[in-house]
Amino acid sequence: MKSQDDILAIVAALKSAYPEAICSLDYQKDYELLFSTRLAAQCTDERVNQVTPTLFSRFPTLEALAQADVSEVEEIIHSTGFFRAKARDIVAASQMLLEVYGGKVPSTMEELLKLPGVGRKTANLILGDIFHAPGAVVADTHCIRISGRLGLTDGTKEPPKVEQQLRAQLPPEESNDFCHRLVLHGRAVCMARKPDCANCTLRPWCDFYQPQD
DNA sequence: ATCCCGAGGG
DNA sequence: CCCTCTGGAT
Repeated sequence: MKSQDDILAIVAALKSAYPEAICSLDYQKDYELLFSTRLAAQCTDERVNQVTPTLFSRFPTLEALAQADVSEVEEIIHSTGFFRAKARDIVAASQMLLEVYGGKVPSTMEELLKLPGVGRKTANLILGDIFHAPGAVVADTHCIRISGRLGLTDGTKEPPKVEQQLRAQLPPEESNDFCHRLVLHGRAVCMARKPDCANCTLRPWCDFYQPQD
């Protein structure tokens, strides 16, 4: 594992390389981030952003989404993949948000996980970006891969373990932005197939760095 | 063939 | 732990 100094150095290097820790999903309302994140399962954010303007203008309110014809939602979101489950979840979650939570996105992990189609990744993103909860760790595919390569985790790919191990090391007020920056770094430099180690600002602390790449 | 800011079920 | 759900890009 890393020393606390290494952790802080990695946090600082990422902050310097990616000054704004932004979510690349486009959204206006809280529930739009929730559903955009559901759509982002095994799909690029870029493609999600191509369908959500159509989805959220065709069904501009939570009430409209709750009453939407699932097959029409399926058509709109088809290109994001897993479209049957995603469409079913979006309509069902809209109904639950209205009926159980008064139309407001809940602010606790426990309640978020009760919503259909909301798992730990989506819940943590909401907690971090909407409610600014300290200690939120979004263990998505980029976070899991890069944390493993760096040696911040023991190599597990199980999201709850990655969450736990990162949360134990990161300053709580930094964890959410840190995860956003890992995503940006995962796209630009530390790609899954062919990581660009030569141009990586994190290589002084990375267990994975191999000069021949 | 592998990957993309996953979730749910066995 | 495993598997399935699905389309698009590389």
